[in-house]
Amino acid sequence: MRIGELATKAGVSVRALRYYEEQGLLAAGRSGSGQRHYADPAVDRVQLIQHLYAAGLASRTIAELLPCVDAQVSTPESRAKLSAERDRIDRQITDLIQTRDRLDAIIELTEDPARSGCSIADYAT
Amino acid sequence: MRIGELATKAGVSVRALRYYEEQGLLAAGRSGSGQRHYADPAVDRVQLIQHLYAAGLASRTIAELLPCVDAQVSTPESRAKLSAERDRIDRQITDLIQTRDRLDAIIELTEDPARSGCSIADYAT
DNA sequence: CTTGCCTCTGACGTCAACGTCAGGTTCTAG
DNA sequence: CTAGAACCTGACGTTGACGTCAGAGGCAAG
Repeated sequence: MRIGELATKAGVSVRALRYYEEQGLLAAGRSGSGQRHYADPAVDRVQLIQHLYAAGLASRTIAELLPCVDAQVSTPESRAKLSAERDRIDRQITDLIQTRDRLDAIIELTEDPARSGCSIADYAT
Repeated sequence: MRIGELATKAGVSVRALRYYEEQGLLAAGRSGSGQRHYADPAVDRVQLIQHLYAAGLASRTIAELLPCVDAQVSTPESRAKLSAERDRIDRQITDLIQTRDRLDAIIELTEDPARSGCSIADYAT
């Protein structure tokens, strides 16, 4: 498939796909005229990349992790990287849960007409 | 307290605090000479702001939400905003859990010496 | 009083993940 | 064969949350 089709199937922009290639995240075959060509598994890969971006990983980090995924080689370093990022995401999840619960509490408070102190003026002196 | 102390206590930079004020997220009192002055609750507020940033909210969004928190007024719009962001965070959490589990699966695969297909060349044609 | 640290207001710099535009080529439907 | 869509390679633009630097004033200690 060509780049436009992959973009549609994966739900990203053509520009993003070229960027991924530039960052070494996604290899592409080339036709004689220089057009990029992808196989079907590329769709999943792009979505994995997107999820990793959404999890706050930078291109460089993803570029370090993907070879482990591809080769399924398990050097101590690769396992360490994977685990480290996994744990980072885990912490991020617990943080988000806290923030969500915090918001929930605030929502309950604002829904409850029983108001108790705390105005914006309390933060300055 | 002055800005440096608040920065230390809240674990952010002085620049960040000035930025928050600029964005209307954090009010500050002023001494005669123009120096910013904060009360103790500002520490918590800064940390709340940080958590909201970490949850992917933009300054403008936070600026829209904080008045609801402060005033604890509950107009239909404010409740809608709060709930919308809460739900966004909720979706983000489930996405992150998926990504984490995905990473876990990958880690298991790389730890398991039983290798099964799928090389980097599979993505290009 | 002066030394050194803190603070002030601009204002420009940064970085990442693309968006967008220019100018040209390639593919495909009719 | 031709129009129009899709693709190519640069290369500059954008956005948000600050970093950083310049130049000047404020504040507690010795």
